[in-house]
Amino acid sequence: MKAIIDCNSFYCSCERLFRPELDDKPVVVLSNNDGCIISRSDEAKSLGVPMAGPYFMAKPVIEKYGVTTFSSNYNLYGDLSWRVMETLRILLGKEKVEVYSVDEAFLELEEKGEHDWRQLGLAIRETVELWTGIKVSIGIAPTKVLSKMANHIAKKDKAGTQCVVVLDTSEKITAALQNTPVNEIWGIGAQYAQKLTEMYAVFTAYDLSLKPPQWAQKHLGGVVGIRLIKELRGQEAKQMGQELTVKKMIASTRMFGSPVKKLDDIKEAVATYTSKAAEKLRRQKSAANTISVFVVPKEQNHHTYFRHGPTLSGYTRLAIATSATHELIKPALALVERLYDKTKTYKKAGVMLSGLVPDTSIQANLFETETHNNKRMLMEALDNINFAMRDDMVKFAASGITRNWKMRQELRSPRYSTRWEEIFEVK
DNA sequence: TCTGGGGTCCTAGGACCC
DNA sequence: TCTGGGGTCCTAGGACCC
Repeated sequence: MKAIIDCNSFYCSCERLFRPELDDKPVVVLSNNDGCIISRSDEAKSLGVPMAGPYFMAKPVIEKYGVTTFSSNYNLYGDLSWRVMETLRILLGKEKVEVYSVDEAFLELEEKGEHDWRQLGLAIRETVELWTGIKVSIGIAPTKVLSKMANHIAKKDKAGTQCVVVLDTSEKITAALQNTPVNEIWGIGAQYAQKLTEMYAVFTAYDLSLKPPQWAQKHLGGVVGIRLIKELRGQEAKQMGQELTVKKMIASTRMFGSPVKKLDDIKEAVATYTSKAAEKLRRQKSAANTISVFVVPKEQNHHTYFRHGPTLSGYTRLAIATSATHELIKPALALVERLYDKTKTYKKAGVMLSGLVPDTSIQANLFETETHNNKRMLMEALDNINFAMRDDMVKFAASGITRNWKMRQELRSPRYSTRWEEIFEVK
């Protein structure tokens, strides 16, 4: 059996942990730049605050009901996420836990002997809450897709299910499939949901589970759709993966705090994003052979629905894969020059590193030229300082010091658990 | 008159996820 | 006035080879 364990309103729960007076009160957490709402407590949901909606549109409701609002504090969430995952690894064994996202993990549950899956689920839920203070919901079923469905049902009726739902008989599975609309299936997004209901009269997960593989091959994204239908039928098609620690692509992208017009400001931003991306690259001991840069101009005429303006992008293939910041900044800035149009105003830019290969300069440095070795040592020193001090104590001049483009983050809570200066105080 | 076909590699782009 | 920031996988189709 498979289980998915999912933290309830994770970012809001993290904030509440240090502000217990907010339990039972409506809370929301905003995305970077205080742009969108990315986490809502149940109380905020029932006030009608929409998920992923822009903050400024929800503001009237938020102010009317006194919803407590936080900018995102990733230092805090990352640390608490680690504690939850570590708890699961201690309970079930390291190799049984597949971390799926910051607030979710799949578990492989032992099949041997008699099992009361519900009791097991409740026990895991209680231990995680006791050890970390974070409430979780658990879905247990024969496949990943069905366990996600079970989890979804648990979250919809927290009191009735005690946040644990088990689908372990074909009767329970069929009932769950019949009660799940296609748009709520894991793996069906807005595009497919619309196509399924409007063109093929497929309304529930049950309807979808009856479709033959040839149909899925044609209309549901090929093998992806075939696997999805198999999983709905209880046949495993998505194996427990190894942890994806080594990334195949690394990106660093941001909206600007306010629209930017000057080439120099964009170059500063892109240099900063490149440094960030290169740092992630070195952390996983990779080097990149391709760097791409994109900029997004501000949309001229704003219609009812929000759309990004056309993204302008370009890439450079490097002769030799590298992880050295200065070797990546140079081509990145050349790309900015190429993409820049002085008649436009920009609201976003980003850097992506791809074509990642193991960084051979690590093992091979016995044979490296001295200059190459120096480069390596420079990068290591820089990473160590920045890791110890945080927030880019040392950076390349190209990253600038004015930072006209920097994001807004006005409502961030203290980094209680990762900074001594901001540690929670009991008076 | 009649002009192959199969394999591989790469890239752009579309769909999805949280 | 103000709408996030990461990632993954897959497919189609072009380029190239023999």
